[in-house]
Amino acid sequence: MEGMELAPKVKNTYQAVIELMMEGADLNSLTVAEITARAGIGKGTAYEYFSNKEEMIAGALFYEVESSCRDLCMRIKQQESLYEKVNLILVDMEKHITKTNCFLRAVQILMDNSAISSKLHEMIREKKTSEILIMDMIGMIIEDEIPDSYNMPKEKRSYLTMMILSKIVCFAMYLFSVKEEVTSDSSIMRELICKNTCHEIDNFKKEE
Amino acid sequence: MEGMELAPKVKNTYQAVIELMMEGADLNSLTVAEITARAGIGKGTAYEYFSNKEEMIAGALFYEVESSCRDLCMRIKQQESLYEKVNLILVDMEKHITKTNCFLRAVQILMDNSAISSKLHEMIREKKTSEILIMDMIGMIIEDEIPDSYNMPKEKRSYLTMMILSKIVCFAMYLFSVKEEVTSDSSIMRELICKNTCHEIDNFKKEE
Amino acid sequence: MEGMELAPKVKNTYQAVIELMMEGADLNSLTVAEITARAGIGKGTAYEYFSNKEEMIAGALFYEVESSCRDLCMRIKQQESLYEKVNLILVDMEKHITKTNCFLRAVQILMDNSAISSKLHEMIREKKTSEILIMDMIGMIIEDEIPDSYNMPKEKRSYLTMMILSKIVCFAMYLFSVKEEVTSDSSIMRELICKNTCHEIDNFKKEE
Amino acid sequence: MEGMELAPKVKNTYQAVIELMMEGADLNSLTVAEITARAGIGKGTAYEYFSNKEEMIAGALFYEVESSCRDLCMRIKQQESLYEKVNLILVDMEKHITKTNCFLRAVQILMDNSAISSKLHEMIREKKTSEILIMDMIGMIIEDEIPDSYNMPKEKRSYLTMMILSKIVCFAMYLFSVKEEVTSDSSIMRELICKNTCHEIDNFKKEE
DNA sequence: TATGAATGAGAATTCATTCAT
DNA sequence: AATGAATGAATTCTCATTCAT
Repeated sequence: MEGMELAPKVKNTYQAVIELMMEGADLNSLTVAEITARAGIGKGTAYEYFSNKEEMIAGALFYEVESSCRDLCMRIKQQESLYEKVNLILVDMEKHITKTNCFLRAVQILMDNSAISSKLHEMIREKKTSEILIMDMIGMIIEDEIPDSYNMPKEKRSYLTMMILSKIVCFAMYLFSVKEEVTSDSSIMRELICKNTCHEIDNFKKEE
Repeated sequence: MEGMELAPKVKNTYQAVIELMMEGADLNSLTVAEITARAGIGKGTAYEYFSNKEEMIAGALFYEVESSCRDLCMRIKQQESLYEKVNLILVDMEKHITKTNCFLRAVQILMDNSAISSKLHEMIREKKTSEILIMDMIGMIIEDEIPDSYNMPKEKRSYLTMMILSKIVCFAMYLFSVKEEVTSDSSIMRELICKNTCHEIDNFKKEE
Repeated sequence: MEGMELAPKVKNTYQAVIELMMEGADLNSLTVAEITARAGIGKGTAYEYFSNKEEMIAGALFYEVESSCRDLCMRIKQQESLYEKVNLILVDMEKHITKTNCFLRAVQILMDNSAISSKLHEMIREKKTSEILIMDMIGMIIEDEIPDSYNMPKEKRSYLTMMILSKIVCFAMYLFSVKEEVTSDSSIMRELICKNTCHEIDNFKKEE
Repeated sequence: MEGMELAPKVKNTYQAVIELMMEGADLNSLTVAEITARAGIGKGTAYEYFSNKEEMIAGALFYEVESSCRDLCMRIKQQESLYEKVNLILVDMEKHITKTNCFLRAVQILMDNSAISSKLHEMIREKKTSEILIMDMIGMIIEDEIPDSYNMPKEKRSYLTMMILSKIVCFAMYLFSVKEEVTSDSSIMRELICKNTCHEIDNFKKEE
């Protein structure tokens, strides 16, 4: 059952990983000792629930991204326009900087060749979720704008997806790069991105 | 001096790192023993030229990206249109998948919190190069299209830079994701990205 | 009381140890988790009956060897000749390869310095049984052949005992070494050993 | 080359294992920390010469037994009678209680199912030495007494080998069992065993 | 200058034992 | 009485770095 709750120790472990990550820890150098100390459980206990360190970290990342995405998807479905949808994603990222970071880290990890990466790929494969649900979410948005998008040539669909993804990554990178500057007003950037996404989709439709 | 040649042992070390990375090694788990063995030098010798492992890896990444960028910049200056410029970047990425990987890895490393990351950030700061020159290159392209762009509001400049960067990242991610599919024809994707970049810049100019 | 039955959980535990040993497990690396899982009882339950792991393993070994020996002793008493007695022991070892193994393992454990060894020695001391009853059995056989053997010089008695024990060990080692060869016919070996034991005892008597 | 010297750190490690064993340590519970501390080398250093703990312990055992056997074999060849040969073996065992223990432990380890056992078996297989040379030595002794013994039926040869081995094991066990008693005079036992071995060989020859 | 043998701090993982239920 | 989740001490092994040659 989807709604099945995580065992409390598992939840604590995931939380610990996310917290440590938010405090600036490098996921690749996280130690089991650190994680379990933060989770408030014994080192041995973690091994009752996970079979190795990679499973703890990849699991935390997967769980966090998956549940944020699930939640975000619901809310996107209630938005009318493309602009509002994209805006919702960006606002959400900004509000939950934690999640933003998680998302960025997950993308990052998916592209390096670490042991955590293998584990995460494996989880995605097993759960038959397309890469961390994000792609599903984008696919859904595209379908709303361009009905019948599933019959487009593969390359074109691919382009649209990548285009929207790149906007999101772009905003995430922006947030990441201005993290320390208190003065910056991200609303201008957000607006530019949303408007621009709509333009691109329009252009695309016109050309077809 | 810019043209100063690298000491041969340093060059070997950098090359070794790049080769190992290309063969699929995770940069975070590379060992000094592996690097020096591949470089054909003694473990102790490496410490005559570098003060720690991070310096070897970050140095290799920095050097590789910097020299590819320098080369690419020259060639971009000779292109007339924005379309051609963007296309040149993408073609280059595809041709030198090595460099693409280096670029992706560098971006990636810049965003995690590993020791290598700190070193790389430090190098960028010291050399006063904006993030691995890529940003400089993009800045140059923008200036060509929108003269006087240096006087635009910070947020707008930022947007344009991010927008172009996101296109490049987008293509890199695309290449990465189709790496194994032999059949895929990337020229369609490349064309779409180039055309689209031009559109966006046009729209931006119109709105001003 | 001798006839007192073992508590069922104790019996299960002993059986589990013996089974695992027969399946090729190294007694020194057996874990409590393995033993209790096989015994079908909870890990905590085992500690209601034993005070530590060594007690479980040494106990199993002791119990198994003791009960086989007790049984064997009865049957030896009914044999007339020395030849038949020795033959009975060897035939029994071969029939119950399990017990042979137990016997060999017990001898083995008695001679290493592991924690299990200490425990087993302690048990033997406490129960005032000479080394796992085997020695008692051999002493009995000698007494039958050489009445008054208890008054012989210690060294001579010791020699006779060791001589017979060494024949048994010799056969056990033989069985162990041909374990995998299907073709081997052990009856020749058995016959040789029995005949030879009789010879030796005869010689000994003549010399006195 | 047979005479090739062991690297000094390897020698120290072997010596450390043997010393610890002689001081009563259980080979299965020896730790790398203990071994290297005793050997006077760093923990990491051991791993430059051995690939795991088992290799250290099995190697020590193998080396010790092999070199004692080699030495003993030379001296046996110079003895005239069977009695003297067997006596030499027993005297040697008693004089070098270390070696006796090594021999017993090696036989013991060969019969349990520990990781050390596997390693030792593997070493024996690789070096193509029959089980630690002991069997070769016994074979040699038999051949001297019963020329043409190599053409005897397998079972009979097997019997003779086992018979002599069991005498040796018998004496080893005797020494082990009286270890603590100061008063005991082992010469009687030794004499009995030697005489008896000669008798058995004689009987065997007569029966043929 | 170049080397690689030596090192020990530190990491992951295991498992006997306890104790609250 | 029976349990098994929780634990942390202890173990093996790795690897960046040093330093004598």
